[in-house]
Amino acid sequence: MGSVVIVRSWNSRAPSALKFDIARRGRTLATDCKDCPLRRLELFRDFSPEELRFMQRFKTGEMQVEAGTTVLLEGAKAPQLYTVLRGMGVRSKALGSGRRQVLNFALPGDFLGLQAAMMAEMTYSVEAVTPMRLCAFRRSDIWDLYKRFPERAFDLTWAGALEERFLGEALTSLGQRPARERTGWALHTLYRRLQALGLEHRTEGVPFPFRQQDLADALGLSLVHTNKTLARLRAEQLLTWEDGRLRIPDPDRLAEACGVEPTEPGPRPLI
Amino acid sequence: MGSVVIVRSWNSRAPSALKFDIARRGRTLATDCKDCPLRRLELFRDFSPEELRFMQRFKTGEMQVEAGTTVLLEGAKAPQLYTVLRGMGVRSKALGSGRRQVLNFALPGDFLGLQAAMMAEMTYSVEAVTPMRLCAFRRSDIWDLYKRFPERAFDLTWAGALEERFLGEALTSLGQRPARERTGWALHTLYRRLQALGLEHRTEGVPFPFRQQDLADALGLSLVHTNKTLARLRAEQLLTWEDGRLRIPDPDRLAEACGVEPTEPGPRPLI
DNA sequence: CGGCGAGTTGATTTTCATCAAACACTGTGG
DNA sequence: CCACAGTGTTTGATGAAAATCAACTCGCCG
Repeated sequence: MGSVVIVRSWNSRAPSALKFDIARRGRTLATDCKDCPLRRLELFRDFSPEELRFMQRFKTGEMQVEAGTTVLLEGAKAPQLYTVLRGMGVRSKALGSGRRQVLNFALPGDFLGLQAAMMAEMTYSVEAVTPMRLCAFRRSDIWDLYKRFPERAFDLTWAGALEERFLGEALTSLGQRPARERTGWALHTLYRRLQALGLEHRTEGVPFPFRQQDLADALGLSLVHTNKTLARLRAEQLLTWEDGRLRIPDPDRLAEACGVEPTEPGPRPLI
Repeated sequence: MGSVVIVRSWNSRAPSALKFDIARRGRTLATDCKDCPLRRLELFRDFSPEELRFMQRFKTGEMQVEAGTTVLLEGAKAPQLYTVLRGMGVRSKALGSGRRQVLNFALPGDFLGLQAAMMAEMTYSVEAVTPMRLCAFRRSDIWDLYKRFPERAFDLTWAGALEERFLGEALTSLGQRPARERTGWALHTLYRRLQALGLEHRTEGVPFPFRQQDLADALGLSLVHTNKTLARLRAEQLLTWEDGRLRIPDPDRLAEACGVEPTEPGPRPLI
């Protein structure tokens, strides 16, 4: 390890990608685990020095991808697993009909590819929505990790359980809540996550680079209805979302108004 | 270990529970892991003799519960974890409004309580719908398992990944498919699972002890609409569901008619 | 300038929820 | 034996929520 690989986008989201890419191509030094900016966040559990050394060896490199890149593809066997260092993306499942379901948003600190590590293939795709920097691991090293570092194996299971918990909440929102509450729940939850990552600006809210279509696909609502629901929440002064930034002046009030039960993030392991 | 504990129902599903319970109370011999009927199924991966010995020690006993019993409670710290040996149940989340979302159905071979093992508490409940027999483990032994038996730790993570995958599919169904397809998807999936467990009778289909309300809560549909949708699928000769049995004469045709992508179960670990 | 992607808004149609009233079946007690 | 209450299923009538269709805006880029 020690170098960064740049991957070019294949889709239309970043039309001017090529030029930019070529300009930057080359091998840059990857960040050392001990300097990882994520580790400093309170959100994440502390590493022991020993764990740190192990992870450093486990890490095979870093990957920089542009907006629009498919990081992991549904149905494919991924040889690499990733932890998000910077940037955001969406995890989604495509249907034959051309529709898609956004299962979750991929934020810094998220581990990508647990399914690929366990079963043969991924059952959903991960696509970058902004440029992303990913910390890469070899899938085949996972077994070694289980044998030699049970603490880290435990953390992997934890990550899986956390995802299971989130999906359970999402399912409950889609199944039982009307559009307004559903939308409020999603934005509240994302806001809290971004806040915990230290991305909140005092007056400007948090960066929120998604399209309304992404949110609509996450909530199981049509684009038009999502738009009107957002307008309603805005009229209620609960939030604003413009120019790629989400502002929620009073998250507790939004939670209250949308019947979201509070669920503090608590320290979680970083992988 | 070696004895069975009988737990009494507290809710109204089994009005005559008390009498029955007292008659049966007492300590019966628990089944030995090596005689576990589930192990014989092709669905599950084989155990090595060593694994078998370990699991035998890990197991702390068996629990027999009646229909209506809450096996694990949302929000509570569960000191015990379980594998379902016999019987069925539902995993569900309750909302303040009195509504609930059924996240999944608990069938033989399912591991219950992964969340409790990892985080502090369960985020959903598990309730028995029929009498159930559960294989019990001590939560506090989990860490020992990670240190001493990485194979089994890996299997635990696998179980989490499988659940994640299922929830992703469920979310996609609720978010993107209309009532008819959603219903067809759910019944098709459950039929396949029950089939793999060897519960299919040649002409009588599979046992299906749930109420329409359970299915409605799983699909995010009203009871009435679920009923009408079932009537439609029945009129299309795709399935019948009566007297607690589900029959799907041609599962492939149902899958085709409801746009379900095929997903074979494949060997999975038993915990 | 024209074209494209993303957001916005109004009109119309469809799906699904709610309300209401039966029916079938079971166990219970008079 | 029959009335009854309770639970689960079924069906029809009505209304609300959300999808679809269509048009228009705005900013951006070639």
